[in-house]
Amino acid sequence: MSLPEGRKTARQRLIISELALSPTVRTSTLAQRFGVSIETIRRDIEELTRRGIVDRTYGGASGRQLGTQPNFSDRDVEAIPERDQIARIAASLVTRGAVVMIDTGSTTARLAQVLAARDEPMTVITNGLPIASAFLRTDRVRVVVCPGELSPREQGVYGSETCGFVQRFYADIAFIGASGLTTEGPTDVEMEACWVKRAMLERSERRVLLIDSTKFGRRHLEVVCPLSSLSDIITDQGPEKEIADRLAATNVVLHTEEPGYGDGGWNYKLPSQNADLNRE
Amino acid sequence: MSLPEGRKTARQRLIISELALSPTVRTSTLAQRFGVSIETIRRDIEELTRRGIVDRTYGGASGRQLGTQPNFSDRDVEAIPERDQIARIAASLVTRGAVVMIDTGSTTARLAQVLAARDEPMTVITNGLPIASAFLRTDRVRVVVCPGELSPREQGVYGSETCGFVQRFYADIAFIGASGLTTEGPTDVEMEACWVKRAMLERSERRVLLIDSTKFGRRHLEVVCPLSSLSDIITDQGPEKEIADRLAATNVVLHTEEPGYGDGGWNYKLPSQNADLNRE
DNA sequence: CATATTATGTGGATCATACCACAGAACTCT
DNA sequence: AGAGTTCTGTGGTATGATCCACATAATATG
Repeated sequence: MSLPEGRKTARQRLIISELALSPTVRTSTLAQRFGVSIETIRRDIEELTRRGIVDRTYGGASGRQLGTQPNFSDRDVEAIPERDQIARIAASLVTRGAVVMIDTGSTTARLAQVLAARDEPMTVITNGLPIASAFLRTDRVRVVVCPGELSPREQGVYGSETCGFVQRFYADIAFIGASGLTTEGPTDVEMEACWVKRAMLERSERRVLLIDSTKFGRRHLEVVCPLSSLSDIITDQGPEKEIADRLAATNVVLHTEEPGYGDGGWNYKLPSQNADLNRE
Repeated sequence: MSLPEGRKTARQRLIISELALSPTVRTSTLAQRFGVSIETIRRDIEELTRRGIVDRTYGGASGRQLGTQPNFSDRDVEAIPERDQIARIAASLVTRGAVVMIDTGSTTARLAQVLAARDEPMTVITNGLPIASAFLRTDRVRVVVCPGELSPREQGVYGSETCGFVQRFYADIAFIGASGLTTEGPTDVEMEACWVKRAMLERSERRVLLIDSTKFGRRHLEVVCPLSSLSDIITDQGPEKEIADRLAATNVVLHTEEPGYGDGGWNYKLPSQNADLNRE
């Protein structure tokens, strides 16, 4: 053996390259192909998963989600399952053919992915580059991009151009994000971004805030709007009593449950809030 | 609300949208989330697999070939070295602090990469998502995004919104792409895209066409503008005599080598503007 | 060379999923 | 409303996968 490369390393390399071709691989198949025991492959996959290179699945492994841009680098990866749940709930509020405004942000970007996968007729008005990009593969979705100055931090545009543009439209539903939520309302760090959010809220019938529970109680530079300006808040778990009370007093609907199927009709409530140790 | 959508259809739609978020899903997880039996989910997945929408895996399903973007990425990989050379030449025309309009397209996207790597003070006005995204990691570049309707094919926006917006500005230099070049001028397949290009040309001091040599002679739906409306054409190798003569007659500068001009294709000396940083 | 370290294989208990057939439920259509 | 079709759940069994502990092989290390 003149190979300077250990058999283990070579095997793992092959596993990775196999995943470049097919979205998933099976432990048993690999074991047979490499002529090693299943247990060995399992340990390989376990190691690669620990190193974050592949994702482990039940019978094998899958390539790591490269579908989305590795943007929002800092905190975007933090609460993925929670954000996905929020995105699913949010998507269930969107009816066929609706006009939807979507603020830029990492959570709203997940929503865009879900909506894009549905590829139903609808119109999306957005100031977020990742949101617009998510719809590049769709046929039936009409996407209107707002003008403005690009903010690398927000990965979207803002400014008076943006606000003025948004105000020319009227939407059925608006989805905004925020970096904090207090009893006064959603808060954000970026003044200009707040103005865009406000413009979207003003011009939409239904006004939905997407926010994960890690942001409860955080107060930032500026309050976007009073709680009463919202019609819905979607989050992964209920906020503390103080905020919840305030919401109840102002007719804001709080969504924390996964959507059942069918938006208008029956919401299937799940027996348990699933806790989902989903290793994928 | 009263959509004639069966539970089964709704469920399958949710499965698909779930696969937009995560590369794989598990039968058991879905069954629990939807409150149906595992067997039902298995039948859903089986059907979706038969229809070619998802791939069945051992414990569930995985998304089908989500690796590549359909339209633009295919073309984007085609003539990479040529496009990079074009992009480097183009970048050398951009002076510090300039106001630059950049049309959407795969070649102009490479230009954006080069400019973004330089990260010098300048203002970019663009209708292309990949162009805007390229500047997300820069500090000193001010990026203005045009409004308009998103075209998946062009990966950018167009429409009267876009044109009207562009016409409000005045730039030092504009870079446009095209899908063909004839003696009449650059041609393109997309009517709306042509209008945006024209608007950019009208509002810029210097008007530069980026086009690789594979597109010479191709005539498409519409002529963007006469050759004489351009001030520069940047390409990888000189066009046939007919076009070259026409260019010479109309004062259009043809760039095929890095400024400084050499022959033999080897001297890629970079100008003072130092495009050396272009590869990260 | 002996010894530590790392890699790999084996067997069995446990759990998850696949598969099949049938029955009841829900829906469709006249 | 009734008959036919489609959809869904249940139970049982077979198969495959996980996990664990330990043994053995391969490789490094002094």
